[in-house]
Parts: sequence; structure tokens; C-alpha cells
Amino acid sequence: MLNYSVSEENYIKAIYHLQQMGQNVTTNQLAAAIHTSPASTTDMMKKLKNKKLLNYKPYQGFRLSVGGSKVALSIIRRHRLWEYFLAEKLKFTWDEVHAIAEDLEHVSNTKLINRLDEFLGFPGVDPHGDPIPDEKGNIATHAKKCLTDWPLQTTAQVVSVSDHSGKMLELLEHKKIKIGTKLSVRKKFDFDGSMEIKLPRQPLLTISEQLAKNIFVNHDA
Amino acid sequence: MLNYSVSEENYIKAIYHLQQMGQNVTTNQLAAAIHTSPASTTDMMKKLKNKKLLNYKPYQGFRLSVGGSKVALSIIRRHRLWEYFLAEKLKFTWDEVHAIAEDLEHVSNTKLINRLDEFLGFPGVDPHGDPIPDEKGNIATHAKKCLTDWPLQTTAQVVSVSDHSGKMLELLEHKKIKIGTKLSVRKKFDFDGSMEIKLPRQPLLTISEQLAKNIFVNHDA
DNA sequence: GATTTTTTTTAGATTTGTCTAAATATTTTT
DNA sequence: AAAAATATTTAGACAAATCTAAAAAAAATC
Ligand SMILES: [Mn+2]
Ligand SMILES: [Mn+2]
Ligand SMILES: [Mn+2]
Ligand SMILES: [Mn+2]
Repeated sequence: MLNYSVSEENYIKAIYHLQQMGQNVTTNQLAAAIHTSPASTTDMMKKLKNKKLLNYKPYQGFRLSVGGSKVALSIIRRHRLWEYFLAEKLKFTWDEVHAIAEDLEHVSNTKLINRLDEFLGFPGVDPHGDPIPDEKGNIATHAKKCLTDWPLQTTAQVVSVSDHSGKMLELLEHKKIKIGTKLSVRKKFDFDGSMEIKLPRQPLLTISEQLAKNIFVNHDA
Repeated sequence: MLNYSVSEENYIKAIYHLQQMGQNVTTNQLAAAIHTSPASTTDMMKKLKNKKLLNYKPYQGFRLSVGGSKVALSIIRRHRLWEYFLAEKLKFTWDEVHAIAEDLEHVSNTKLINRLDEFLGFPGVDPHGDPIPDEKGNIATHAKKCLTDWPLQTTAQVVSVSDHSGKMLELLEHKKIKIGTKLSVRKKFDFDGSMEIKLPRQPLLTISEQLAKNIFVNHDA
């Protein structure tokens, strides 16, 4: 696989994430995600189109081509393996790993990444519960659901969280919720969307709708 | 400490190494070391001078300032810690680590590097035997000597090697010489500079002048 | 369906790091 | 001490990635 600049990689990865949720990615969306101007984004889209990483027609938004998706998955693989390394081996907290991995992900040496993967014991998910693509770009798609959409009185297991901030981590630690935690929703209140949840051998907890929106669950494995 | 671009860091590090051996570093020397044109080098020297990292007067060559040396030592610290990680944890061979560390060294997050240092057990030297600066920029200066200058019949210990290529590694492995190996020089031949050396419990070995020039030794610890 | 608003693209500049070719300074040789 | 050779700097250009402001296209509103 060819090599891409740090900028190109950041755009490619951002498009990948944005196109997960919805149709074509728009210029403004991408510009906001990457903190550049829409004008810069258009320039880069032309370039990535030329390199056949992108399907792009002016004014129509864009999607990654098959080749572009492969590149994206390789960047995501690097990012998540480094996140795992930082959390597991260097004892960084959850909210610290993302920013550092944002830089490390651009060191694109295949042998390095595969050796790192092996050293870490081929982890399946990163510290936020997101799956790590394998060398060929295969990525596990566990059908997770937002906690707000989970049926009442049904045991669930936390599989991932979508907010990676220190503030969210503080709250989750206080409530003793982490990736893998089992819980069930006892009651939901329409007034503010808050809910009462039950963890094994713990008193009932109340969590806000805002928190619930950032927690993703699945059936107890 | 401020942040510098990848290019700036590569120049700074190269100057540091070049000025170790001799007086002022010259434009052509540096251009050759970094694989750029002399013109580009002059441009960069002006820039680094402006940033007070360099003492530079046109046509007179350059040396790092105190501040510039600190920056250089911080880059070298990152480089050598990653080299150690790659060799020790990811099982890369000696000749592979340098190229990868050349990229990793530019991820300049102090906390990352200090945690890595701790994780590795605060190693004193990198896989080639070169000392690793500490957080404050202190670097051990063991007074090593080139094997070609070592007195005959005197026990020596290999402390470092200056060629990091796979070809040199192949030869050293064949001769069973590595960092820490004890040896003494039995005989030197003026004709081609070759020498016979003795390792404990091994038959006499002959090595070329070229090899001896890249091996550095010290008194048996 | 015309008008207004929003989105996207284009035009033109700027910064960084690089190059080649030409000019200038220094060093070496005669 | 001139002349020749070498080293260094300057001049001018270019690619990449960014920006702001203006123009053009699309979408939303009336
Ligand atoms: Mn990044
Ligand atoms: Mn993550
Ligand atoms: Mn480097
Ligand atoms: Mn080294």
C-alpha cells in the first residue's frame, strides 16, 4: 500500500467515521470534524479523488472508495493498537490515549504494527470498546445498541462508549461502569430521559440521558 | 519546551551528532548527512538561528546553542528509548530499529516518553550501546575508545558500535561479538590493519580494520 | 416559482520545506 | 599574489497544505 501524508490520513480517517453514520459526507461536516475551512476540504477532496481513494462529484458529497476504506481501516488499526498499548502497558487513562494515538497512528510501518499487535496479544477492542481491524482490514461488527434504546429489565453488557473525554471517564468511574460491565435498566423517566440502572451487587443508580446516549450495550455474552 | 517540525528536529539532531566529532559543522557536511541540498541547509540554519537554537555566522559553520543542545538531547532520548522498545519488546533486530525510531522520535509528548522509559525499566543504553539521556538531558559519557586504538593484550569490553547496518550485524553475529562482550587484541598487522582478537572460551578470531573501526570498547567493568 | 439563505467551490495569498542555477566568498594551488 | 577550485549563500521556482474573500450552485422559504 502506498504512503499518505499526515493530512491525507487525517481526512481519510475522518471521512470513514462520518460515513458510518449516514449517507454521503458533506464538505462542511468534514471541515468541522477536522478543524479546517471548507475551502481546504474541497482542495483535499480533489486530491483524494485523483488518487482514487474517494468517490466525489462536486456539490454531491463524498464516500470512500474500496481502496480508500482499506487505507482508513489501516489507520484505525494503528490508532487503536497504540491506544491499547498506552492504556494497558503505559497505564494511561482512558481519556489520555486518544490524543497521543492521533500522532502515533501516522507512523506507518506494517511490520511495526503487526509486531505491536502480537506483543499486545492480538487485542480485539481498544480501551473504549471499539473493535481493532486485523491486518487485512477485517473489523468485527458487533451489533451494539445505544443504552437509551435498550429494553427494560433485560440484562445488557457495556461494549463501548462514544465520548472519550476525561469528564465522562470521571463520571463512569464514580458510577463503577466500565467496558464489560453488566447492567439492566429498571425504569426510564420521560420528563428528562434519566434512568435507573442496576449493576450486580450494587444499589440502584440514576444516570442522565446524556450519559446513557454515550453508552453502547449488547446482549450478555 | 516548544515544539519543532519534523524537518527542524532532523536537522537539530544531525548537527548534534556531527559536532560531537570536531569543531563547527559545515553546510556541506550537514547537507550530506540529511540528504538535502546545501541551499536548503543554509535556509534552515537561518531559521534555527532565529529561534536561537544555533550559533551561526555565514561561511563559518554552526554549533548548537545551549538551548539547541537540550532540544537535540530530547530527540535523542526519544529515539533511543523507542529503539530499546523495538529491540527488547517487539524483538526487532539491531539493524531494523533505527529506521523505525527515526519516525517515532518525532512524536514529542513528554509524558509518553517518561512513561515509556519507566515501562522499559529506565534502560541506560540503546541496542547499539549508545547512552540514553534522562528527562533533564543528562547523558552518561563513558569514555569509550575505538578498538583500533586499544592496547594489545589488555582486556576490553565492547560498549557500542557505530555502524548500525544489517551487514555489520550479520558479521558481528557470526563472530559472536555483541554489546558487553569481553575481548583482547592479540596481534595487529600493519599491512591491512587486520587484527587477531580473543574472546573467552573461543578460538582466535581475525577481524578487518574496517570492522574494528566500528567497534568501541572500554575497560572491563 | 421567485427570493433568500446555506453550502460548496473558486480565486488568490501565505507558510514551510524543498530544489536548481547563479552569484559570491573562501581556500587551495600554482 | 593571481588563478583555480571548492564551499556557501542568494535568487527564483515549486509543491503541499492552509487561509480569507468572492462567486456559484443548491436548498429552503415565502
Ligand atoms: Mn491523526
Ligand atoms: Mn478509541
Ligand atoms: Mn527523524
Ligand atoms: Mn542507536
